[in-house]
Amino acid sequence: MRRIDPNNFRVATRATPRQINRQIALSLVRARQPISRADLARWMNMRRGAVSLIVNALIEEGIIFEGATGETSRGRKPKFLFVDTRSRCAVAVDIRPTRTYFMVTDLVGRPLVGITSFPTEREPKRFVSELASRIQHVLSDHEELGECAGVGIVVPGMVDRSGSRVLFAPRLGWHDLSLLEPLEVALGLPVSIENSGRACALAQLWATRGGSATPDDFVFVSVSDGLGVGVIVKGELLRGQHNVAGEFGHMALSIEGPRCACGANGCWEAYVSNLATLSRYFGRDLTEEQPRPIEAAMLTIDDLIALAHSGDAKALGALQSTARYLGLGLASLVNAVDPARIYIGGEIAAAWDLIEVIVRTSLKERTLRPVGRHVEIIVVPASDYPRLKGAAALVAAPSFAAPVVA
Amino acid sequence: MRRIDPNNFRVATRATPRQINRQIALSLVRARQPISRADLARWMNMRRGAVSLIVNALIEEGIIFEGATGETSRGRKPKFLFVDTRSRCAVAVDIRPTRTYFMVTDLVGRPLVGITSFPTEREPKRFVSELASRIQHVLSDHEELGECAGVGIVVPGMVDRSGSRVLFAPRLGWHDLSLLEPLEVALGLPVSIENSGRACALAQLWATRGGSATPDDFVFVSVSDGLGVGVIVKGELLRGQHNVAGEFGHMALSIEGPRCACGANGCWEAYVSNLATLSRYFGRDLTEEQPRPIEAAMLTIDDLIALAHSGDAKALGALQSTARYLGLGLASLVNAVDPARIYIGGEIAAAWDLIEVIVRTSLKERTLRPVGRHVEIIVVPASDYPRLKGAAALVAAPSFAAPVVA
DNA sequence: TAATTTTGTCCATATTTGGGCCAAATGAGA
DNA sequence: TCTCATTTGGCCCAAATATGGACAAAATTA
Repeated sequence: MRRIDPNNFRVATRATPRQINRQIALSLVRARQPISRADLARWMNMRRGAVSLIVNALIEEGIIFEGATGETSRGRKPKFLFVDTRSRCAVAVDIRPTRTYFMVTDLVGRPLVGITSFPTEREPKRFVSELASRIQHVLSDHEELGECAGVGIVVPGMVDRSGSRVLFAPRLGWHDLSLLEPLEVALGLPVSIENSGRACALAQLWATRGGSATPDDFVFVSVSDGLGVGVIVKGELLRGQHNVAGEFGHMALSIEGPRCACGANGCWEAYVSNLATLSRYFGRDLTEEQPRPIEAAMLTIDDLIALAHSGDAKALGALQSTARYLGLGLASLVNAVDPARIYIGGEIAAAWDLIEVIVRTSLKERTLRPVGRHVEIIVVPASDYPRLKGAAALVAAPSFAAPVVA
Repeated sequence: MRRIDPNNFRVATRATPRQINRQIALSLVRARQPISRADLARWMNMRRGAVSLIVNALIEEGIIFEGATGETSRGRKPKFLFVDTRSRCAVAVDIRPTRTYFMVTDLVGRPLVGITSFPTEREPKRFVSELASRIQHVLSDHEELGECAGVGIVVPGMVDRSGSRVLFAPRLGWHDLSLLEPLEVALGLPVSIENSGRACALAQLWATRGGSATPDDFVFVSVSDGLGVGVIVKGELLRGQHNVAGEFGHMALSIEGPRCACGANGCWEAYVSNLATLSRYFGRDLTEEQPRPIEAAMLTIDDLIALAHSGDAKALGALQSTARYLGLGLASLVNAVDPARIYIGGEIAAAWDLIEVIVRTSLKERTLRPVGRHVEIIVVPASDYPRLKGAAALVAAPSFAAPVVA
């Protein structure tokens, strides 16, 4: 039950039904490939003739293609349809405080060449030229991948509404930095930029698994240097007025709590970020130390998790405290957006076996009855590289998105 | 950029453009009435012919009607179009812990007869029969109001996804109560039920003011016995998986804070509800006392606000503490959903002159830079009866809502 | 009185879906 | 081996809708 904005609407034209059904057919081919025209028609409750018209137009445009012949028990064999992943590719880039990772994927987000990385150069101009040159090298080294449809970039910070400027990326020291335009000029390719936590949510939204369908309402919580949260509402990323919605990391857990990098006190992030966990391990507030605390350089969160796995009680205790605060914060999040599922990513995913019970217990402790206590929690391991998949989704997803009407 | 759910989509038919444009035209007539066919065509960027077809169909259906002739500087005078508010009405009901209020409105939410109220009977069967009988009396007493299109009801509690059951209304003592079906049977009219805080948001969303347009992303915070929050995202109420999204009242402000009625500690609601303010005034936790604390029976929040206005330092101090916590909680809310505007309702609206500065200061204190610090705050006085208007919107809004496509 | 402007209606046209029909391909059964 | 049923995919026509232009009616202005 959406209100039509009297100042911002789109009237339907004769071409609108075709646009709508075209996107539905394309989405179905994407989700259920390989699929025949006849099957598509059955899924869509349309005549085969109408579907054929759409499909042939999509083939004409090079969006999908006809592949192998399928099998049926009787009758003429179907010609299978696929989303075209041969002639086009996308570049996914994950900018992190210390290193920048990138890979080339096809248009449904499957990696085509392995992940490459290089140290993140913080000086914007030099960073842009280095990234552009590396991308161009990979693309020219692999001309068999076909034309590059675009570059998707995720950053640990806020991005403005147009997606062209990085408003604030504290760990990179970037303030109101125009990143899109110089990169597009340097690369000659369309570029999309998004916050990394939200991109993780996008990666899950657009993931094409076989059986289990992704729900339309879920959240992704990425526990890492910071705390990134992406909220999906009705199959769409929650953006808000300035494209900064979803910053649950800076929701209060205790207004008198420890100081957070954002300047406020007791943000959720200040309790559960990797640095918070390490601080707890060392019994000292590492966030105060600039630019980087010595301990964090010597012992990473991955090391701490390994220690906990090998029986180190202090490391386990630090993680369990984090788990408790993670669960308590998740409860506020669940009360606020009532998601069908919670994805948890970041380095802490590797410690899930150690913290799951605590997270679930403290989540239930604060979750409103009578619902919301059975939220599904899915852990996304780092080996799934959710941020890079999110970056890839930035490029590929728009062509599969629903048209805007009314 | 919405994903099309491969398991739940709607294909467009030949009739789809007409459905879409019909709803747009209807929304425009609603928002800009009185308006002529030619003006409508200009707003919609369509030919007058096509608009005439739609308009005449709407007139045929009795949804809109042709009223007075308008004025132009030259040329033929237009026939103005209006949403039909003569032949149909709606009943809006606001169930509160102590009293239940109701009124009859037209289909754009304007009151037609004054507000009536009666003590809320907590025994469900008796409540249903009393409410039904009172509604039937009013409708039969005012047959000139025309046919009743439905009854909208708001309750201080959670409602299930189908809108038929009250899952939990603590202050009424209602648990998993089927309310819709018995009322529809007793009344012979369609009934809609919604949480009151969210209904307040709906009331603002569907309000038809002259000039100032309501944004598509905003929140309504109703500070009353409890703390009701309604979140509007892209012109639509945030509902979540179980229809309980938006319970920011039970987001933590301090996990070690005072006990909340929900069982958890330090919920925002426990800091800013009317009872919390009164507790602060009396220097004693009134929430613990059951069924009702003596002080709250003797001094209402309205009395406290009057005292503060007349210079009572203790009352003012209690309100100012509430203001501070209200602002701090709003900051979490702003960080989470990045709204364009915040509406604040409830009894505390009457004290806005005393608390505005503190609310704004503490809101800024925790709001992430660089955006979100200029959120517009609009206070909705009780005299606007936002809950009743929300109840009316439950009946009227569906016929103006955008069609679901793709 | 004539010209101009504005509103609302009407008609032919292009686009798109839906239904029906047909050819091709393939396996099952006589 | 031949026939028939089944399935896929393509083609044509009818129905529905927006588009574009023409036109009458109504009112003001020169």
